[in-house]
Amino acid sequence: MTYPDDFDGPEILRDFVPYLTHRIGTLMDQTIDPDLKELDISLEMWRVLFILSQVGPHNLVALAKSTSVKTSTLSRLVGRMVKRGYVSRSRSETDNRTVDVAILPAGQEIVDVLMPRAMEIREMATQDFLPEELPVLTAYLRRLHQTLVKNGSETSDERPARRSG
Amino acid sequence: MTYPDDFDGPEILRDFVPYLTHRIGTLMDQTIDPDLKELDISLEMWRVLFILSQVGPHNLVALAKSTSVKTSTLSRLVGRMVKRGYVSRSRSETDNRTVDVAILPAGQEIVDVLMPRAMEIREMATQDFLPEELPVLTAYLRRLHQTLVKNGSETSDERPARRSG
DNA sequence: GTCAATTCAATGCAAATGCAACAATTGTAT
DNA sequence: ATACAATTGTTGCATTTGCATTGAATTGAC
Repeated sequence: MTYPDDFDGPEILRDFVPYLTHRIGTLMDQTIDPDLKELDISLEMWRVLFILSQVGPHNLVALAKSTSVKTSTLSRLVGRMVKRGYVSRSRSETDNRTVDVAILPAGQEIVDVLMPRAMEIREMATQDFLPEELPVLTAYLRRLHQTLVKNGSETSDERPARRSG
Repeated sequence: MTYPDDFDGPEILRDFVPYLTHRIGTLMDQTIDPDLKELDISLEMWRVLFILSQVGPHNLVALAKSTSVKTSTLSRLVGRMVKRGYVSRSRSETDNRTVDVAILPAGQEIVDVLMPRAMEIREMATQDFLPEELPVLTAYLRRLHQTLVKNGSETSDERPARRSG
């Protein structure tokens, strides 16, 4: 314990970082959910489209890492998205094991509709922060994220071989 | 190959609060997942047990709000947990509609085993923060959470009747 | 070059989830 | 008191998920 005791309040839920981060993530997701429903797309679809629109084509494993979705789930999810014309799925030419998933115009359209809404939600969520506090907030979140990526379980698929009896 | 984990990518993923918070929440969840698997309990079960151990008995709707799980899902989840002897489910005496869910010794045992691990994970996640930065981090997270609770969609069940064309 | 080990993606199957419909209870207006 | 609305919790049904397995392609050791 490296910080003063008066910081550790009686209410563990108030200050417990893992609880807070989960709740924040979930509440943030729920906020955009009605908008997704109007377009009849799932939260996971939106995440996949969002990532693809920002960083370009991905193979399944990389996409699974970026979106925190299991590979097997993503495989079928991408199948549904292909059926809807949101993304394309094609064997890579350099590595014939992998499959490149890329966003299509129909998918980009969805992103174009939802992105402004996502921006609104960000504004809403951070409205109680002063302008000079915002960079600190994002910097802290980024640091939290980087630490978790470095030290947490990297992939959600593979199990890191815990000491098994 | 650069994917968001490295954050060499577009600025938006580096600084986009909704993306960061979701990722942080998911990564945090994944970190405790192996420990949960060893005890053969799901993440949602752990969350329910954690909440119940901290704040006492809840009815289903209140519990659904605290844990961000849909009521119908929670109903069945609690059923499974009752079957395992982790929690009790009994009709309230003051309001015959509601059902009180309370933690049982077997469930408390699970919490006692996992809580130290959860503390370790919190330490791990925040290890890159200076002692004087930690209170700021938690205060910021708390503020983010409160703003979302106030302005976001309250319940995950009911739909807040968005402007439908 | 050959062959085992690894990586990537898809699928069968059981389990879990969300939506909508429902019954039971409580709250409210007249 | 009666009728109507709102809240709580459960369940049927279709969809989705995760685990384990399979198969194909690539990598690395020799």
